[in-house]
Amino acid sequence: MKLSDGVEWGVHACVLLAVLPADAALPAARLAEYHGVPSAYLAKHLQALARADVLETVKGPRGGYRLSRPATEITVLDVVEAIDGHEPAFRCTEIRRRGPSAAPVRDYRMPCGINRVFSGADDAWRAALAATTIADLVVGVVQDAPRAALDKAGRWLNDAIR
Amino acid sequence: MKLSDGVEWGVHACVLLAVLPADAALPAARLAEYHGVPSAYLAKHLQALARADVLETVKGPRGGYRLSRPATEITVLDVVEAIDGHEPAFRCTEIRRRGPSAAPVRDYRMPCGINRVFSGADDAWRAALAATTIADLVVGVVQDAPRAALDKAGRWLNDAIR
DNA sequence: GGAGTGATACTCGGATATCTGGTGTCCGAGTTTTCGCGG
DNA sequence: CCGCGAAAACTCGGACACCAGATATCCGAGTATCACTCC
Repeated sequence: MKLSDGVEWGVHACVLLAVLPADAALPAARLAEYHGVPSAYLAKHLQALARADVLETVKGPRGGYRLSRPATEITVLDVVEAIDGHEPAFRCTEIRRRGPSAAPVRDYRMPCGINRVFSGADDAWRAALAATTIADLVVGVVQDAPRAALDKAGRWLNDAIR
Repeated sequence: MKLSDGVEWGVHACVLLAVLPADAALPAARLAEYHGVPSAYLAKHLQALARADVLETVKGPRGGYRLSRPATEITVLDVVEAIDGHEPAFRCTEIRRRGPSAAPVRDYRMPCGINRVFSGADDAWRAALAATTIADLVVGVVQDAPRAALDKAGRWLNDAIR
């Protein structure tokens, strides 16, 4: 089980977009350049984020992507589900109903116990991701990142949205 | 992000093996027949479980697989990690250290904040899976499964380990 | 009848093909800007 | 100098190849069983 690399990129992109001045936007090419990732492929994931109403797009020159909501109202889970989909990691195939000891389908009232365990784990995973917002991550980055990196990032941003 | 189908099969197989009489074993072919899954492919996952010391193997006629420990001491997480590996779903590629605003590596003391969030979610997921043992699942199956299915399963088992 | 021995049948184990989904890329549709021109 | 308009440049958006890992399978290695033979 592995999470798509695009998820990591998407979260980082949202964090960067969160510190943009209001009404500014950043093109996919700039976001890719900033993070050192393939531009075209990052664009694919940004489109997914736009479809999920996490980002909104501005077309034409001076256009690009920006957050569609305040960073305090976008959770990490929102980003993950936008890119990775809403499917749970575990998909019960109801194999208990197969094989030589199966009973008629209508006799299985409760969901499979194994399914319940995995669903619970999935809920815990999602709850943990939903507890953190993009705004929280911004605070963390500002606290943890080296001063020099923050300065460089600020200058780069000013130049990018010029 | 999707969990391998083999994980589901492995858990079901362990549940069935948990109700075997002591010192009996069940071949991979029988386990596959019981669950209605491809025999050779299930065998692959059973081998992984054996390598992880969840199952032990008995070679030769009347041989097969059986639990290597009491079912109360095998958690669902043990089975999942044996088949799916110990890698966390999210692997931080440290993209914060790349791009035009990067700083020297030694300046990044703390793990990336994004990484911390996903690690926490992963821990919650694992904790939820570790909270349930195979023995617990057996109890659940006995409670939930239709009476007819349990009877059929009992007869089938007696015939299989004959 | 009992023990030894060889053959046998059955099991796991790892090495080997196939295929779906993630990875990576490209060019077309649409819009804002901007430059030029006329008033 | 100001307003209008057309061209242009820049952006997103979805459609198209490629590749790794999961899926599925097979045959060889090893061992307990069993039958047979000999004592």
